[in-house]
Amino acid sequence: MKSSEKTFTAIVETAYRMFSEYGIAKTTYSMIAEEVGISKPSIYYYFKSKEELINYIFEEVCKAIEFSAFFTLKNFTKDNFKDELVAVGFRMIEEQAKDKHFNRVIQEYLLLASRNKKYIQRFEMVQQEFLVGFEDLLKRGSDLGVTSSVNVHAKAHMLAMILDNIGNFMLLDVKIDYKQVWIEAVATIIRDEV
Amino acid sequence: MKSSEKTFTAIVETAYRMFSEYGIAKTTYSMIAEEVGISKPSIYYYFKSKEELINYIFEEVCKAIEFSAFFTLKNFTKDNFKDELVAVGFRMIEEQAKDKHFNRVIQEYLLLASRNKKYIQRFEMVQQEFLVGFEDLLKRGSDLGVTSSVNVHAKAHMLAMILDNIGNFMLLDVKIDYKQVWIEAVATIIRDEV
DNA sequence: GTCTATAAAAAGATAGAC
DNA sequence: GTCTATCTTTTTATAGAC
Repeated sequence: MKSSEKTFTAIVETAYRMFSEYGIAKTTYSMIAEEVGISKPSIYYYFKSKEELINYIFEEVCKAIEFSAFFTLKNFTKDNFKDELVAVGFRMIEEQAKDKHFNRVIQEYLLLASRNKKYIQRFEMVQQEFLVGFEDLLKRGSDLGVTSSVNVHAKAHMLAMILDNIGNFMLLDVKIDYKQVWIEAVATIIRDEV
Repeated sequence: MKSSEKTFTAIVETAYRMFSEYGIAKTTYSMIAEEVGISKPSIYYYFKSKEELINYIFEEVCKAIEFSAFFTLKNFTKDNFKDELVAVGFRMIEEQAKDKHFNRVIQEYLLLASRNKKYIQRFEMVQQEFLVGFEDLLKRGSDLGVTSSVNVHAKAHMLAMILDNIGNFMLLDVKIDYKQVWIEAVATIIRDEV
C-alpha cells in the first residue's frame, strides 16, 4: 500500500470512528488531523470539503447494509427455511454487536438523510431493498409451504422493522436477548401446521 | 400569559422545531433568536447556556413518550384486550404521524444519550418502562387467557421494538401501512385457540 | 503529498447600558 | 427583560512554500 493510500485510509477510518463518538456535525477536520497525525490542510488534499468526506463514508455505510450482503434467496430451502432465517438474523445481530460504532453512524446518517434529498434517495433504496427482500423471502417460504400465505406484505415489514430496530436498542445498551426476540419473530411467520 | 412567558415559550418551541430541521448541533442561538425575533443575548436570560436549553427540551420530550402516557393497564379486559392493544398502537402511530418533528427530535436525543451519561439514564428509564409495561400487559393477557403464556418476555420486547421503530421508518417516509404491521404484530401474541 | 500561515465567518458567551 | 457591543475560540477553507 502506497503512503498516500495509507493516509487516505487513516482519514476515513478515523472520521468514521469520530462520527460515531462525537457525531458528524461535531467532528472537525482539526480533530481528525490530530488523531491521524497530520496537519489539517492535508485532509483537503484527499477530501476537498467536509461534505465530500461525509458523502464518501455514507456510500461506504450503504454498501455495508445492503440486503444482498446478508441474504441469499437461493440458500433457503423447504428443510432449512426457518433455521436459515434465524441464522441470518443472528449473523446481522452479531455484526452489529461487534462494531460498536456501526449503529451510531447509521443513525447519524439516517437523520442526515431525513433532512437531505441527496442522501434520502440512496437510503430509501437500501430500505426498500430490505422490505422487498423480506417479502420475496416470505413468498418463497409460502411457495415452499413453510410459511403462512396471508398478509405476507405486513409480515415481511414486521420482520424488517424488528431487525432494523435491534440496532436502535443496542445504542442505549438495552439489556435484551436480541436473538430470542428474533427467534420469536421468526416463529410467528412459520406455519405451525406442517 | 406574561410577556416573558411568551418569549420563553417561543424560544422553546422554535428550538424544538429547529432541532428537528437542522439537528441539535447545527442549531445556534443566532438562528433561534432571528426566528423568534429577539437578540441572541436575550436567550441567555432564559437559558444560561445552549446545554441548558438542550436539557430542558430533552425533559419535555421524555415526558411525552412515557409508557403511562399511552397505556393504562386497567383498561384491558378479557373482552377488549386485542382491540384495546390495537387501538393504543394506532393512537401512538397517529400521534407520531401528526407531529412531523417528533421522530427526528427523538432520534437526535437518542444519539446524544448514547454518548452522554447524563441523558442515557433518563432515556433508559423510559425505555425500560416500555419493556416492563408491555411485559405486564402480556402477563395480564395471559392471566385473562387471551394471550399465550410462553415466551412472554421476548414477545413483549418484540412488540416494543415494532412500535418503537415505526418512528424510525417514518423518518424516511417509508411507504408502509404501519397500522397493518401493528395489527399483524398484535395477532401474533393473541391466543388463537380460545 | 504535506506543511505553515492565514483569511473569513460564525460559534458560545459576557459586560453593561437602558 | 432586552438591547448593543465585544471577546474568545473555533470552524471551514485557501495560498503558497517545500
